Amino acid sequence: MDYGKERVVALVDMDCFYVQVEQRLNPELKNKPCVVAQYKTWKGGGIIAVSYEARAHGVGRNMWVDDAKTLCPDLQVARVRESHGKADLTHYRDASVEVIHVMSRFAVIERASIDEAYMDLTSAVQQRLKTMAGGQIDPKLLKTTYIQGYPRSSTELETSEHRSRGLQEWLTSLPHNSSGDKISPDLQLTVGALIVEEMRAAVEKDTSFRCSAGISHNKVLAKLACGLNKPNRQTVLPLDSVPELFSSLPISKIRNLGGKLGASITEALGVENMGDLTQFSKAVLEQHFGDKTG
DNA sequence: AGGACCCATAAC
DNA sequence: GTTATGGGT
Repeated sequence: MDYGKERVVALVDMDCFYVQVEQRLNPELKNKPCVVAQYKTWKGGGIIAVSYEARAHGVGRNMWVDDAKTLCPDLQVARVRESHGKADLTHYRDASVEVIHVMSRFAVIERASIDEAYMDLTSAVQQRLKTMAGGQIDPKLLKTTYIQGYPRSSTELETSEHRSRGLQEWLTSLPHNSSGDKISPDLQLTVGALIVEEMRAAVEKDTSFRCSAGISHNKVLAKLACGLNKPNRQTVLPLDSVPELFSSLPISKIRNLGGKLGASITEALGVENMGDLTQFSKAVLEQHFGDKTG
């Protein structure tokens, strides 16, 4: 009876947020390999955010600036403000509030961190569906949307052409929204994606900040989906595409399973990926890992 | 020489 | 209830 498909949930994640905040403040940093670092004294300071241009050179978080400069000699470095000898993130918190205010025009927001927010779009989707005649959706309204698992046939590498073909195939396979019928979960996700496209456009217009998003039926899947196409893109993860995605997905990629719990699962059950893990019953998982965790 | 901070859950 | 621990940004 469609258990697990009742809600439409999105996770929005700002792309290299601290970098974007510094780039808005100093436009010369835009479109350049750029990092935000704190504490200058030790090896040039620790990197806490990395632009995608810098990532292409192999620069990552938790690197020292001195090490990153050998990978990327023309790296631009913005510094976190310091007050009383400590890193002061007030600046980024204020920017976060700006973003939350824009997003709150579209749905109730659950702030998950300084640069991430979850939202339950279920009721917003229902409302939108009422105002939509026929239920046909123009792919031009989903310019930055990927449908995970589509197109179903091709295995070619990821291209923008590949994206739009997958979207086309998805949209044409959607059932029509005739009144009286139960609305399909897939259509609900698609309308959710429509709303998130609008929300992300508003965030960029009003704050200049870009972000990525995942749209699915729960928080874990939305978070997973968000990471599939970054930056500045959004991904719909339909439940039917989950088994294939899970079949080769390391357990550590799932939120909250990146640490000791994930390692204990691998050890206790002898499984490496999520596809294998889903073969175990809830009773078995509870027996191993306790009531709540199981 | 990762630290500061936030959140959820477990343990007491 | 408070504290401790783990996971994450």
